This record gives sequence, structure tokens and C-alpha cells, in this order.
Amino acid sequence: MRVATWNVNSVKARLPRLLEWLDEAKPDIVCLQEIKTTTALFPEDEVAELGYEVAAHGDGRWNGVALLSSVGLDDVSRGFPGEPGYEGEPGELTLIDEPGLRRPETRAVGATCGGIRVWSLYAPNGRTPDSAHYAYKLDWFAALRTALAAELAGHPQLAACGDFNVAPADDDVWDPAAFAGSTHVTPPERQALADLRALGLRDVVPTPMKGPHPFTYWDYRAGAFAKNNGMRIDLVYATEAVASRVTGAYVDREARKGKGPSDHAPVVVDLS
DNA sequence: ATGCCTTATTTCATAAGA
Repeated sequence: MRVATWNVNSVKARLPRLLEWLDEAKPDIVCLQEIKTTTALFPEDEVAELGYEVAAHGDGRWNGVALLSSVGLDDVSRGFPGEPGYEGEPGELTLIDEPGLRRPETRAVGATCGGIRVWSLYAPNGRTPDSAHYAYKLDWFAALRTALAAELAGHPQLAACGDFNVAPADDDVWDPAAFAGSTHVTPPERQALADLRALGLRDVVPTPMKGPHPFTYWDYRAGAFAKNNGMRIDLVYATEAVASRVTGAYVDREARKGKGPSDHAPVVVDLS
């Protein structure tokens, strides 16, 4: 069984490359992030032709997640209980609803596939550590932890996969000094990951195809990929029951090359 | 090193990404 997670940065813009990659890598379960389209407009027919069922969860221009599975797709959850929405900066005019009533964004979709409870997750970016978005990010992780704790009670085989927007350790960024004062590396964000691991989830660290660091993201700008100025922020957090089945894991950096790539590469995990 | 931003939209400018 092959499980993959990939932030595609628009499923519409990436569709030719996504289909090509699915055909080549042949994963059984795929977690997608940043589909940047609505649930209704997800290109379901195109991936169905390759044998996948789809559970998409998207609301338009930003965010959006999806699950593809060729091994069953049951008990779909769009979002999770207690998932917060983004309230904006204090005093900021929000588009809808009263403060405290903002709808959650489309950042999580879960389903049971091939006997595994799988979640495709896209954590908030956080922008800057002094922003409301950063507070929202930490709130979102806290709510995720509570939701996953409940899920784990009924699902010993569980994998939480996706773009966590946090580099777990200094080795997971190309230059820790370049991130001084930035999000993705702050102690509270890293603690949020540690709190998830404390639930009994293991970080399934992939093998890099090149170099010592299994980076999964490289900025489009300044030739970051060519210089391997990357980060490891796309993660697979698996229960022991799943982690003990891992026979191999790698970052497919080939998918970051060529014309029209996502700025993230897929993380691929093989299970016995 | 496999090329030096990209995306969708309230589109010829902007916000967001990390």
C-alpha cells in the first residue's frame, strides 16, 4: 500500500502534472493540499479515470484539501469538531458573520481508506509571529490535537498527512539563521507538533533523493530549488500500528522539476 | 543546478504563500 501527500498549489493549474504523477507513482491513497478550488469544481472525473474515488473539501481561492483513494473511501469527515475559523486582525472587517462565528476554512478532510483512517491537512501559514494568523495557527493545531485524540480512540491505524507549515527541527530548514523571527520554526509551533506526537503519532521521515535533508518545499523565487534552499514542512504523522508497517519513504523531488511544478514535492510512504 | 515566482480573482492589480 502506497500513501502520498502533496501540496499541489492549485489542482486546476497542476492537473496535467498530477495525472502524470499518479500514473507514474501509482499511490493507493493521496492527500492533496491547496487545491484552490471548490468541492464542486474538483476535477473528479479526471482522477476517477485513473481509478480513484475522491473526497474534496474546498471553498474557492485559498486553501482546500482532498483525499484520493483506490482502496476505498468511507466515513468522510470534512473539517473536524472544534476546528476554528480565522477571525482576522483585531478590528479587521470580516466578510461574514459576527466575531467568533467565522466559518472554519477548508483545511482538513478525513476518511477511512484501506483500513487506515487518513487525514489530509493544510495548517494555517501563520504569516508573522505577532499576527492574528499566527494565533489562529496555534489554535488550529490545539483543536486538531483534541480531534485526533478522539479519532485515535477508535482508529489504531491512523495517518495524519499534509502541509503542517512547521519545520520540526533546525535541520528541516536550509538555513536556520535565515528564519530568525519567522514563522514555521518558532518554539510554540514546534511544540504544537510535539503535542501531536505525544498522542502516539510518529513522524515518518522520508529519505531525500539528494542531499542530507528531506526537504519537501522550495520557494519559487531566487532559484531556491536549484540551490536546495528548502524546508521539510510536509509531514506524515502515523500511529505505531501504521509506522511499524513502513517499508520505505521518500520525497519525490523529480516532481518539483520541469515546467509548471508545485512549490512542494510529494512525500511517498510505502506500507507492508 | 534541471533554472532565478505563482496562483485565482473583486484581473492589466492584488493578496497570499512560507
